[in-house]
Amino acid sequence: MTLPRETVEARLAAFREACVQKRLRLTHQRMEVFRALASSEEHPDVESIHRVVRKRIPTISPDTIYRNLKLLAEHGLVSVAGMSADRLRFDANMGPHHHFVCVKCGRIRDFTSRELEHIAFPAEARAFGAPCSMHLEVKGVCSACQKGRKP
Amino acid sequence: MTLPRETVEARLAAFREACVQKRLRLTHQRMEVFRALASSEEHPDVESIHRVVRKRIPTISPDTIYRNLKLLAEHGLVSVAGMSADRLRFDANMGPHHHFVCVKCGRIRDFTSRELEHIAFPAEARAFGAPCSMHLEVKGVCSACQKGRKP
DNA sequence: CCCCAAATAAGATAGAATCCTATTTACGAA
DNA sequence: TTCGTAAATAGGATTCTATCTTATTTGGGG
Repeated sequence: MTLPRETVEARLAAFREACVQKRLRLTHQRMEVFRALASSEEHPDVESIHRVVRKRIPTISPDTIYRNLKLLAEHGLVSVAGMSADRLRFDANMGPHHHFVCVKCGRIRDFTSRELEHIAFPAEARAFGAPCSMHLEVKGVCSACQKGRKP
Repeated sequence: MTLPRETVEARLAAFREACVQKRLRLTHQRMEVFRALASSEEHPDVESIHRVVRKRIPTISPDTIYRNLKLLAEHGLVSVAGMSADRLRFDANMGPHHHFVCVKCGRIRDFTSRELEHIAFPAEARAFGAPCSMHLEVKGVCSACQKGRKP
């Protein structure tokens, strides 16, 4: 909640415009959900957003938060942090490696890269604390999905 | 399930040894859970592992899968793919950026980096399909948690 | 071979995310 | 401005993932 007001206002203005362009109705609830998200730098979950928005719209339901965030994500107006968080996924490969995540079928493939092996922790990251590991996440469409195969 | 047999065997041998060292009992169920994970390159979820292990141990319960994977993750013998998958988290920052994730409190901070801006999609990633975006995930302990503050 | 803490099975439970349906609302068109 | 309609919402029901509870079983040291 410590974002510069101008940043938030800019995001809100862009959001209004994008909604009009994409024929998404500018409902009171939708605006407030986006405002709550755009005002935060904490990558909030639905419950946090609900708590904030409820101050302005006491009767808003969690389902409305979910529905709008999902819709906005589909339209590229917000994003979901991290990989598919629908369920836990595990990995027996404990060595350093990177991930290719298919945005269609959700498959995750490991890869290693000589070029990336020697990258140091960025100074911008060290500013937040003590980094201990680092990996790249490449999103895209896997070969199988490109060919139209079902997952 | 297309991993070289030698890779799987090596992982199983290392696993046995690690369990003995760490005084973790080598139960039938634990071995089969790890074998299923070590034989896969799909970053499987609990249901997939359960399906596989059930062929050998028909009465095994999902809880045993969860319990063992959690235990093994705590001992660094397996890892959880992606960020905390306990709930969905959203982001209004649609520009390219990277993440610093605190492994203690789970807070996610955005950052951008001049050095990383010009990195191309690694060839090893392009081998899997068509990449469309890329971001770095730095894990570590944030300043607040280092100072012992509660999340 | 015995013992007991650790591990398991199976059902109960908690909680996140989605679904269902009656009601309300945004907004284009008259 | 008013009207009509498809879209959106509220609230409860439902589904599904993950964890907890408890009685029973078991690995492995002594």
